[in-house]
Amino acid sequence: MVTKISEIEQKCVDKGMRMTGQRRVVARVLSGAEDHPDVEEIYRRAEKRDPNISIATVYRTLRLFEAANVIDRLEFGDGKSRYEVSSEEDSHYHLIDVKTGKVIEFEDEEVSRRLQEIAQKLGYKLIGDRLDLYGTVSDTGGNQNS
Amino acid sequence: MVTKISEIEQKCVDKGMRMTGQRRVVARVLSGAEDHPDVEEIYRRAEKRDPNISIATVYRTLRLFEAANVIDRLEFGDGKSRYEVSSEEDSHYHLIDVKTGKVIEFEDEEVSRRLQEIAQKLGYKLIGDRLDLYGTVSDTGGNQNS
DNA sequence: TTACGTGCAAAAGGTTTGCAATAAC
DNA sequence: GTTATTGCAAACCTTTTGCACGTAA
Repeated sequence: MVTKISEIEQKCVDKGMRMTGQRRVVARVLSGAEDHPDVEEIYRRAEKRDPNISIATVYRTLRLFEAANVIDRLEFGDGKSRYEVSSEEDSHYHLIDVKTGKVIEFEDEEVSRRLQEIAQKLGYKLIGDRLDLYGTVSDTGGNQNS
Repeated sequence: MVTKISEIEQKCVDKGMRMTGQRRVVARVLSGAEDHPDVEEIYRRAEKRDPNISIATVYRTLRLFEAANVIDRLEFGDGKSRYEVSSEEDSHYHLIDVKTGKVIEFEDEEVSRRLQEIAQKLGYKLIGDRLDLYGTVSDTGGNQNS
C-alpha cells in the first residue's frame, strides 16, 4: 500500500477540521494500529512522533475524532477507553480471550442482518452496535493462539 | 413481617456467603430494579432501606455479587458501571435509545445460536457476551439533533 | 469468640478543564 | 490578525483501600 496521509486525516480535512501537528500524529498512530490501544498507549505511541505532545491533547483529539465519527471508542471492561478507526464497511465484532486479553475481530453477515431486523422490529433505526464475546480457548481443538 | 428473600439472597446463601444486613439491602434493591441502575442510584435506593449504609459497602457488595456471578455489570458508554440481576436463561441483549437513554431488553435465539457457533469456530468456548444496539426511533420521532 | 464486614476518609486511577501561551487559517 | 488549539496543572468523577470498630456465625 502506498504511503499517503491517513484516511482519518482525509476525513478530518473533509469535515473542515483544523489540522494541527498533534492531530496528525494521533491520526497516524490510530491508522497504524492493528490493535485496540487505550489512551495511555496511544499517548505513548504519539510521544515517539512528537515528544512534546501532552496527554490532555490526546484525550481532546480522541474525543474530537470520536464525535466526528472517524474513530470508535471501545470498552472491554477494564475501565479504560480503547479506540479503533471506524470502518465504513459492515460493523465488526470482538471476541476477547479472558485469560490473555487478546482480541479477535470478526464479521458475520447473518448476525448483522439479524440485528438490523431486530432493531427495525422494535421500531428503531439502528445507528450503532457493540458486540463483544468473552471466551477461553477451547481444549477441543480449533486454532491455537500465542 | 416476613419478607420473601430475593433470589439473589438465596444464591448468596447457597454459595456460603455471610449475609449481612447491607448485603440483603443491596440484593433487594437489585431484585426490585426493573432498570439498569448505576452505583450512585443503587446507593440512593439502598439508603432508603438502610440510611447508614455507605457507598463503599455498596461498591464492595456489587463487586462481590458480580464475582459470585449473581449479577452482571453493564457499561453503556457513560463511564459508569450499571448492574442487573444475571439471568439463568439465554443471555439477553440491549437496545439503547440514544436520544432518551431508554434501554430495551431483548432475546434472540438466532443470534444466540450463531454467536455460540462463531466462538466455537474461532476455537473458543463462549463464557459471556455483551450485545448493545444503539438506535433512534424510526418513525414520527420528530426530534432532530440537539 | 473470632474471622469477616462496615464506615469513614483518604487515595487511586482515568478523564476533563481553566488559563495563558501558541499556532492554524 | 483572529480564533482555535495546546501544555500544564489542578480539578473532577468513579472506584478502591487502610484502618479501627462492629457483627454474623
